[in-house]
Amino acid sequence: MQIAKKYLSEGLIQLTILLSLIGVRVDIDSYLSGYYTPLIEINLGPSSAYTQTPFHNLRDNLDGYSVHPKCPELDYFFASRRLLDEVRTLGSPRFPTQLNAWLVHQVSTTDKADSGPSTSNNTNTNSGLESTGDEARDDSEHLPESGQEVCQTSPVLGGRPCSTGACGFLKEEDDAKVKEEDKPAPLAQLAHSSTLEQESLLEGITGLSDPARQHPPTIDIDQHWSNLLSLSVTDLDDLDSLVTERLSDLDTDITGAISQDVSLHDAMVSSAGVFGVASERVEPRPVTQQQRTLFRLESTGSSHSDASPGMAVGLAALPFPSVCNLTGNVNSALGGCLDEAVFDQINQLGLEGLDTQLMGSLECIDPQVLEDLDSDSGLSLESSSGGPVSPGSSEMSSSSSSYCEDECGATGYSSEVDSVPSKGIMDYNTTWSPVDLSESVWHDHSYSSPAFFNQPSVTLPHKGIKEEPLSDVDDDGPRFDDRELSRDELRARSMCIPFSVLQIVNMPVEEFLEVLDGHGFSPEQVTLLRDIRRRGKNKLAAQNCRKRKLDAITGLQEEVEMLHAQRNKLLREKQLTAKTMGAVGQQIKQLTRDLLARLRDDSGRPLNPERFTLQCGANGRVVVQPVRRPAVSTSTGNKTDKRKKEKKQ
DNA sequence: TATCCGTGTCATTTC
DNA sequence: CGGAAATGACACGGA
Repeated sequence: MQIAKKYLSEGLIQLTILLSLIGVRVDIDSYLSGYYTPLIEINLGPSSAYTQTPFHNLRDNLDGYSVHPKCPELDYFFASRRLLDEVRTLGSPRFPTQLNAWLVHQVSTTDKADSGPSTSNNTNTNSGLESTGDEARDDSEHLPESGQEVCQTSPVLGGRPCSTGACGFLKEEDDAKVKEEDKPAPLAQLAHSSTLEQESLLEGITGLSDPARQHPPTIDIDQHWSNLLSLSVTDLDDLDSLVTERLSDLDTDITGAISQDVSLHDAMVSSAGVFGVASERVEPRPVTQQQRTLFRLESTGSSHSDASPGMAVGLAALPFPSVCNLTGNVNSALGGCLDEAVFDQINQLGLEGLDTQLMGSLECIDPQVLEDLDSDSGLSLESSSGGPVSPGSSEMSSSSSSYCEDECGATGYSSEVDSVPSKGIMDYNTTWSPVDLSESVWHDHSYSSPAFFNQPSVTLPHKGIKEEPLSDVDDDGPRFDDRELSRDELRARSMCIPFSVLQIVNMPVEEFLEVLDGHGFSPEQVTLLRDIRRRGKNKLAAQNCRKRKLDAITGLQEEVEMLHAQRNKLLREKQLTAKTMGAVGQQIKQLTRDLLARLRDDSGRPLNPERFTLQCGANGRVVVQPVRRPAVSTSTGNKTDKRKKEKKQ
């Protein structure tokens, strides 16, 4: 219904403009109010269907990943995005565009010097059109093809049928211009284009109002006027047929003129183009998100097809001493293809069957060291271990050594590093369960932190092996055993738990419960295992949560900037529309005055324009009616008041 | 020394 | 009902 009302309003406005050519007075305000009312309903109506649109679906579609539904910022974020989409679907105010399009044609035919701005708009408008074409390619629901788009835009703008030939012309020129330019214009430029367009159109209106400028068309119009003036008031009944005839003539002229007028093309296309670009600025974000999602999927997929896990599996199957022996050789042979962390994990895999060695090594730990480390905050240890999340820490860790290459994976910050730690996933997958861990545990691909993959397991028996090459390479940096061990790692070590934090956190629930039940852990150990698992998962959740929050803030900032630009553009268009309407109103008044001044009443006297007006009926009949002044009603009101007073007296 | 930022952890809620 | 996820709040360390 809203669309139908808009079309109806636009049609009426068109009729109004055409009638204004012959001096028919029309109440513009009523049309305007009738036109903008649906917009207000759409924008502000609390009962609007837009308001009730379930945009939770948009979370997944637009951002490429599922966002937690509880986040209030995201609610506002998506609400803002939805409002912006509504604004885009509304497009620019159609009436001034359509109106100006015709008037530009008038200017271009009369004074070519005035057509400068309109021709200068060609490039801008083309950019808008081009971008609209891109938009159409991106979202085929709204705009299937760039060529058809112009045809579809035309009725939206003014309901003018494409069969008049203007559409075909526009389409051809559209294609030519699309070939010329490939780059979409920025939003500001297009907004400027729209402004220029309307300014030029406004100039056209003023030019039409200007007697000096409208000289050539005045001759033509004067012929119509002379025909009209040949009528007397007694012949006013025949005015209807005459007006209809003149309207048909005018329509034909205008149609033919439009088919040859470039400015009209600009005017009609630019509004769509501007919004196409305005929406195009919004689109890259979802596209980027989608690409990111695809990249994540690829990364996840690569985790399954990566050769490293297979190698790790094979190595893990070896007896533990073999792995120890392999560590040095293979590490030197591969030259960093397999970093030390991998062997660390592999060594850890062998620990399960070698509890005696582990226990022996655990006894070698200096309790004082544990106390010191435990007294220290786990944060410093954790943060210095390259752990978690910030890109800065990632860069730091990644620049230190090959070991850190696995550690630099922040939670979703870099898709590049997302694919790297998949080795860790597969290692533990092969260790704990044939179940695919990427589905059972790391289902949150968007923000899964690889930090835990890279946390060193309890590999004290191989500490010497691990440190040996590193000490040769990097003597300045802190020792890895000091950097890597988190508080929970130390606790697990002190409690003789033969699992790394990474394993404890990432193993499936069933596996974890089996571990708790099947290894004869003491209640303290069980409690510690549960705490480690809980803290580890919560740490990941916190990282994801912060990442989401940052993304939401970034998105909202972009949305605010875009809405700000949109608001400024709409304000400019509103100003121009007001000026245009004022000029058109003056023009209509002037034409009506001229017409009435040249008409004669029964006694042969000219009609007083102050006392008569032209009224257009729904069937196109134009009649001269006396002006109903409010003063009359007030006078009658005064009379009734006087009568009342007299009655009272 | 104050402040900001990143991070880990806990408590709580929701699914 | 228990686990996982999400998130606010707090504390801590580093810049």
